Amino acid sequence: MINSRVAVAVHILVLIASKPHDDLASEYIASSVNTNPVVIRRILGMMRKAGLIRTVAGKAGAALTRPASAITFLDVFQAVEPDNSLFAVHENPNPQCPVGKGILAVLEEAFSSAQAALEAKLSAQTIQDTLDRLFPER
Amino acid sequence: MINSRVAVAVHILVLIASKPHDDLASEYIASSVNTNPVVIRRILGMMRKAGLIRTVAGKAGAALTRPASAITFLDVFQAVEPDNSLFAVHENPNPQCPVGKGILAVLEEAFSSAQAALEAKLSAQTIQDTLDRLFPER
DNA sequence: TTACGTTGTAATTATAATGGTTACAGGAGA
DNA sequence: TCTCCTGTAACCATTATAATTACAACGTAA
Repeated sequence: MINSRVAVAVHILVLIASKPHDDLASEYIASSVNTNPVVIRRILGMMRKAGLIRTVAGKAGAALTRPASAITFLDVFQAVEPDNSLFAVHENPNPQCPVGKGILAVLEEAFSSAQAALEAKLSAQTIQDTLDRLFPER
Repeated sequence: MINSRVAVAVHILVLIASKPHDDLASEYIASSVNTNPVVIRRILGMMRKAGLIRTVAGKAGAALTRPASAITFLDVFQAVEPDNSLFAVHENPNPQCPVGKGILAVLEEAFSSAQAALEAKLSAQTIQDTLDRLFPER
């Protein structure tokens, strides 16, 4: 199972996008997510490095670097998930065995096409979509 | 990252389907995969419980319960991956917060549509396809 | 029947990822 | 200055994974 950082990161971005004021401290975000402020700051750091948000050290508040409609779940996924392969494969299958010799290449091709399908769906979901579903009345 | 059991399980099924020997012992499979025989027997057990293969205690060899063209990567994935949710979500977001209150429902919907896309691709790949790519000359 | 090889499975260990926590240096702003 | 905040290192507990040892139960050949 993929870790909950993706879910938490989306939660954070939705909070940032839905708050007009700039006083969104990690402590407040943590109380909404129900975790520790350091966990939040860690994920904020990953998203900052990925260029999704801007923060100022010492100053509460984070801002999106682009419209919520231009931040996709795939952007978030890649920001908080360092692995670029979704499926692990076993190391060093036996090259003396005809199956062992070629299996990894075939597996990697199959897995990457499946991963591409997942990523296509993730890139079709934006933070703005999430906001709209959360608050349809607005 | 998803564990390597899926990759190993496909490797095993391809070995069975390609029948290099009549009596495919876990020891032999392990030498092709490059791991321990118990790891192989554990995965064989999961696939047996999922109805993909048949084995006899005490007797070397495993057999597919249906044609290799009727066993998909999704069947394998579900056999060796007990979680039915691909993405984890954080537990107990704050219901007092408007975002915390509704975020999980929205996230789960988004994640499950992405997972469905992945599974659709996985179900379009069979063990026979893998065999054909591995040995195109046959 | 016995002997031997094999499966099925429990138990143990090592390693790594994850998430929670404490601690603290340093920035921002009143 | 004083206070709140961020960024980050360090540490811990929990869990998943994979490797490994051990052994009871089973199948087959003799």
